[in-house]
Amino acid sequence: MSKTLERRTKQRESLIDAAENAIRAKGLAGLKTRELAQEIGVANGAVYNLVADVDELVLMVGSRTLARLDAELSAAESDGPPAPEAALVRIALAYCDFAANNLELWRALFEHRMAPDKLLPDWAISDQMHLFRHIHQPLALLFPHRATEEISITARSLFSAVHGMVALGLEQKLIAVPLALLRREITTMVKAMVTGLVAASAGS
Amino acid sequence: MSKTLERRTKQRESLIDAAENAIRAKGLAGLKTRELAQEIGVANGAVYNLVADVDELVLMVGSRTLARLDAELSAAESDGPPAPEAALVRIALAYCDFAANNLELWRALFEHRMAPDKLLPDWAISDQMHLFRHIHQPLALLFPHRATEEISITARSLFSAVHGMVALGLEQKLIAVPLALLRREITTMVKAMVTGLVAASAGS
DNA sequence: TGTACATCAGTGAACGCGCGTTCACTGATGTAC
DNA sequence: TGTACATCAGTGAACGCGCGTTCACTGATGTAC
Repeated sequence: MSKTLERRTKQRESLIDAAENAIRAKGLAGLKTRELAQEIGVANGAVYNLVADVDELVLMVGSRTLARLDAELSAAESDGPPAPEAALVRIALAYCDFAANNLELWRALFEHRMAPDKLLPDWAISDQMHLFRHIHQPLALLFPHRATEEISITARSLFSAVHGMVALGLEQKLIAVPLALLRREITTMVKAMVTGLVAASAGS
Repeated sequence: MSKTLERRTKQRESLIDAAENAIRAKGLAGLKTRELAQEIGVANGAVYNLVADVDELVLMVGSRTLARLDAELSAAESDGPPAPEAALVRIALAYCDFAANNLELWRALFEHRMAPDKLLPDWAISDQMHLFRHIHQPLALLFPHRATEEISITARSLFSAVHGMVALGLEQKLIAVPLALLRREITTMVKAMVTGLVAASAGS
């Protein structure tokens, strides 16, 4: 039985690999169970022995993507002067670069909608929450007198704002912003937000 | 023939109405030609006498949505003290409110993707461009020495940032932010961005 | 004004495509004695 | 160790669903004389 189990584990791994590659190459909409099955050399029905359904598969790919993103943000956080403002800029740029380099995988993170009845599993939620700590920490240094709860909200706002710039910036829909310009704009805006927030905080 | 033409025009109007209602109620994915046809009392094939295809229909609904958004932003722009900072905050809040009140129609604006071969018609593009003037104008007052081109870029960045906050804020995915809190956060962040940008501008 | 004819809006069945998921069946693997 | 049996991974055809678009046909509207 252990040989069987081992193979199953490998197949499962291959399946996730295949799904990841498919999304990377063709986007979330380009994910087809039949193609994945062919890719890993099993019948399409066998996919359902390895994974409950496509939703679960997408979630597992998403988990990997988040893990890689997390690593990049960690690196950005510590790779440079420790001043919180500078750190926040680096983190925002790292986010931008990650999105640009993993465009479809990153999009899949936001495009994917579960069937309305079943909700996100806990591990998927905590994966996402975990990422906010990168923003939370510099903000905590910047606003030492604020409650954690307040800082969380600010972190969320800051993230949303940067996310918006990246999302619309990488969209080819309207005028495509060159990546270099986008990075410059992000730098400018993050600095502006931070100094603006600090100024408002000092003034009140 | 003119009676026929008149009826066609009315039917076309009804069709767009029906499409608008369908999107509002069930989202872009809930738009079905058969339902629209039934709604306006014609056979499903007749839809293609009124409009080239579904893409065109969605675009026309989008055009209406943009027109209403434009009106709201205009109102917000002039409804209050003329100071550019305050105006920008009002515009951002109006955008937030519009999105909240027209959630699915607003989402459709961003979700809709044309078939990869055919591109957006010109009128759809200019519709979108037009909206930026609301942001452009206060920014021009704020930075009188900057070139129009530069201001356009800043306008785009500012819009993207606010859009991101609204988009993630109205998403029920993670912790749903109460609308009141979202508005407060947007106010804070827009003020911070503006003061930050002005400070950076004065400093350089 | 009345008749023969042409046009074209309108019909709805059918085409074409796509795809996640299920299920009766098979055959290899592992177990029990 | 060898045989009979049980389990369950793996198969791939078929189910079920959905939907945009086309097209041969009809019948009402409008035109020409």
